[in-house]
Amino acid sequence: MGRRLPARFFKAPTEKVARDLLGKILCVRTRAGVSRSRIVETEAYLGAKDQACHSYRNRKTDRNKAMYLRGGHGYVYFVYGMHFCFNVVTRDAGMPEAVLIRAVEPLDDEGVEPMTNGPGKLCRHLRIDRRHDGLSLTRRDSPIWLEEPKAREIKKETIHRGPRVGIDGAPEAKDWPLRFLYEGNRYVSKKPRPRSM
DNA sequence: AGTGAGATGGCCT
DNA sequence: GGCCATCTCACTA
Repeated sequence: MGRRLPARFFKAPTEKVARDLLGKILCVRTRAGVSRSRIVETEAYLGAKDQACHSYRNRKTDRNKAMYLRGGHGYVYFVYGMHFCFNVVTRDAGMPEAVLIRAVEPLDDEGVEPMTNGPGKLCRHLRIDRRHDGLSLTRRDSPIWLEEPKAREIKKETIHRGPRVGIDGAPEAKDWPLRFLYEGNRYVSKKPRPRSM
């Protein structure tokens, strides 16, 4: 097993956590065993001041209350009637900021067509759903946690930073460069699907 | 390549 | 009632 990320990691400023999560290993335990995948795309959501964030102006509802937990918890919500999105809560309790995990590269399944290149698709593939909302990611017995990569899982890739996806309804925040990804990585979201031959 | 709509349901004012 | 931190397919050209 790699070394688990400690609670301290998630308390840092959210933009830093979003960038530093690139290359870290997302681990999910199911009946079948533990699946490990490498994070290749994230977005930061900055709480009260961020119009695109569910906790804009400190809004707190039953849906988003997990965002108010201490950094190192999971926040999972349901969108568009059919998809779940997985986020990592950051900062201290009462500061409702989080990082959306948008894409991962499976380490168990190498060479398989990308099925984890988008926030909804990766939740479906990894079987993440509302049962995981509010879960601690740092407790020993948690079914989801994060690890440092092992030596052979470390790759040198270029980080691209740009505006977030799908938030046109938030004009004042839509251009904030809070999306981080590995440039050219084949598991990053929103790539054109394979051309016919 | 770019645009648009449908699926589908819970959340929020 | 309208809006969504999505995804896929059909259509234009």
